[in-house]
Amino acid sequence: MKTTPKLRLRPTGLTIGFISERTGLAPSAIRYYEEEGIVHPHRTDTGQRRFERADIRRLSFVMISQSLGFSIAEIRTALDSLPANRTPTKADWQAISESFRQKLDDRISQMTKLREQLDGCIGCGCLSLSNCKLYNPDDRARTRGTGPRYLMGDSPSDLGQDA
Amino acid sequence: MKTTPKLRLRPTGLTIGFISERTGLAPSAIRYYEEEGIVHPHRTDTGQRRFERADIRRLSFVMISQSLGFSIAEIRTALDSLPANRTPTKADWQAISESFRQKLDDRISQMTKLREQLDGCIGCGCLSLSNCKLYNPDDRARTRGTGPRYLMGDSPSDLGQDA
DNA sequence: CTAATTCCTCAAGTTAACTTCACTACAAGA
DNA sequence: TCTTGTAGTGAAGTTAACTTGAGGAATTAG
Repeated sequence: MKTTPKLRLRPTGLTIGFISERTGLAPSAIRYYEEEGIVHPHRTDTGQRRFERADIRRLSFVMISQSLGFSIAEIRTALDSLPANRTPTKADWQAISESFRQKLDDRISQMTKLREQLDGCIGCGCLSLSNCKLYNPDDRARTRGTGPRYLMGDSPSDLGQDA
Repeated sequence: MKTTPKLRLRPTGLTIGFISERTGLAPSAIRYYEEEGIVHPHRTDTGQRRFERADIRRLSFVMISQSLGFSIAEIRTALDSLPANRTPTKADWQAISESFRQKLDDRISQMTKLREQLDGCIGCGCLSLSNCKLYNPDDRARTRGTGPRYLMGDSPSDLGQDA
């Protein structure tokens, strides 16, 4: 507490290098996140970025969320719910956490459902699309009106025997 | 059973257009899958692709697997375990299914674990990387020896108060 | 036999999430 | 002050999984 440990932490704010060390993110990634609106560092009069301590938390949240499978867009949306005028409190973060937890629950149960049908559906004949529960009903069902599609092969009455 | 319903199904094999209709995949996607070694149609003397009925099943498997989050590379690897000399049997498919089911189980339990720690870790101070269980320990832990990283912000004794 | 389809190939474009590069500009310290 | 070391910018490259487009050949319908 004499003069200062490293200027990079001092009056103006935290440098990108410091943030990079603390989060493990490459400076290029951090700049990218700024472009994506995930962090909003201010600039010195000479144009260098200066971050706040709270940005470390933001960026850590990004890393964690990504490892949970969320996209940058989703993460930005979540972060946008944090207050802009004051440093987010524990309660602010918990609200985000709760929302993500909900989404995760949904994904997990969705995956679980699909997994449970995997055996039966792949193992069996699984002839018609409309019967195949594994075929995601939302994604691409009835994309065209070309007639019935048969997932997993062989329609019942197409050509008698297999080719 | 007179002359033929559609030439595209007849002697030489199934055309890409037919496969496209049946699976819902764009021809461009099917060609891409060929490049990626997921299907191996033979060619007519004039160079057109001819598929087998079993390819519909292969491609359906690809679609299902993708919706479960598997990459083309993983899917190709799985499909490579199918016999090349004969049409895969139900048992062949079940073996693949079993292996994918296992991987899914792993992913689900991993996600579940992370989700359970989400609340606590984001909500709390979660100061040091080494204490933060949410921070994927395999991915990027100790990338540099630059000293301890602090996830989710503020290290205990860095600068007294918040910036 | 024509005309309309369908198919082929190859190159380039697309989105996400970044990295790498080339150059320039500031900042920190001996 | 002079020299590193960091920063900054903008453009282009990277991987995955495809799509789009250009230009040409086969097939199928009438």
